Amino acid sequence: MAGDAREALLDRCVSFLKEGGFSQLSLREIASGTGTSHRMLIYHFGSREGLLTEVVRRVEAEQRAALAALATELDDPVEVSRRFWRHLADPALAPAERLFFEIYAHALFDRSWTKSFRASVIAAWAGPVEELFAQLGWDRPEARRRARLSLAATRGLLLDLLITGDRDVLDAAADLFAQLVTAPPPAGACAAGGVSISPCAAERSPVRARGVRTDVVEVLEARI
Amino acid sequence: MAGDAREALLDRCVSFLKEGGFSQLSLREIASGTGTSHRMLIYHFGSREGLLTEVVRRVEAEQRAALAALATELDDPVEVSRRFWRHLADPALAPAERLFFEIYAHALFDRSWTKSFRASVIAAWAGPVEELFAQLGWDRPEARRRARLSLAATRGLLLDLLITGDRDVLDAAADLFAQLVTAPPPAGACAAGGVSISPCAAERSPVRARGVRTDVVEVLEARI
DNA sequence: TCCGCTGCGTACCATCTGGTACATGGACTA
DNA sequence: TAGTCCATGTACCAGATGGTACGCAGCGGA
Repeated sequence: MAGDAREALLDRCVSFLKEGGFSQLSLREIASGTGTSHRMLIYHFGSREGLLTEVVRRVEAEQRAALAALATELDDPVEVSRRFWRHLADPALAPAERLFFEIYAHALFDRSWTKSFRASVIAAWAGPVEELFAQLGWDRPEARRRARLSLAATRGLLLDLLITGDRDVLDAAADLFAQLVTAPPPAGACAAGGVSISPCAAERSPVRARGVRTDVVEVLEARI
Repeated sequence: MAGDAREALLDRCVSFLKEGGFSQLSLREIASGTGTSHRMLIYHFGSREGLLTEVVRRVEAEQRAALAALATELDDPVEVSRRFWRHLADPALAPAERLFFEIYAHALFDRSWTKSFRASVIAAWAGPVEELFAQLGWDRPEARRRARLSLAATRGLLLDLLITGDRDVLDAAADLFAQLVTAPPPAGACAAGGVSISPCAAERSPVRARGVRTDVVEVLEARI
């Protein structure tokens, strides 16, 4: 099948790059690490940049898959958050996550081959997570800021875990965050002026209704 | 003075690398970007790796300086957190922060020249911030996890800000986090079993006592 | 005055870089 | 059977790479 070899080669490249990063690797090094010649990498991807572009696309796709998995079982929100952290903290995912952050670093400097990454790295997640918070009863602006905060905290914790390996403290920290970000506000907060920090007028108990769950899953899947 | 030229050159290198990163830059490119020759970089730093090692040390030093600044005015904890975020979100700091995260990415792959970075990137901050929470009345394990969470959330928010530039949402998110992580727990939480999530038996109002403030500043400065 | 040290320029090196030219072989199609 | 297309190997290229050899100017101290 046409393009079949290319896909297989890309697979091998991505898993090879997960091991040691790509920043300091030449085409030839990548080639020999994936059992091919630099000639073939150029043939299939046009240039080193072309290869990196495709690698980035792959990593993006993996992210979207993770996002889809997140949505499969919506239950108690604290539990969703915990399960997601437990998933991310799996050591088997560490190489992929390192690669993710390496790409992120290059994206910060606007490298052209990170364009699609820049476009999706926040946007693809913020929407669905915002939806989750909205379903919990927070109004839009509040759901939005909680979503962004959750995304940031999760990635920050992951960055810490990847470099220190302090699983216990970070599990505890992730747990605490899940509680904090989903907990109802202290009594009396509704009366306070300024920005709303709680879903005062809405129902606050864990969402279990079938209808709601389906809605959220649909929202998530529509983005994939 | 001996080594004077070297320091000046290192200064120029660091500020040059903040602009566009270093991953894809050769010695010669760095040299011409800092008005010298690649011969001089080798002369002063021994090798490309040697140069990067020194650059990393510089960035670490800047981090420690930022940490020291954080400690200067301890007041209402929410206010401290806000001020710190406002400081980090300053666009003038963005280049330095991009460089920080680029180094972080390389550190994830254990590059030898990131050794000192790996050792300090979490440790240098976790201790002092833990101290802050401890002064607020949380017990040690709780202070520790709150510190790690705060560090993670801050860095995650920064990563988001650097790539999206969505200042408003992220200011709001940072604000929310400051409230959440310092707020007293919902009534009745003390009775619940398991890990303590609140300073139940301790005083909870903002720390303003002169004695306490001095203690924390000392702890922070001892690390610099 | 001579010495040694810091700082720097020029020229050079073997090796590696991304990329190209060209030939070839197998598989499917007409 | 002839033609076409995907995939691949060998060989090559000009230029860049990190690093070295060597020389030299200035300057402070003996």
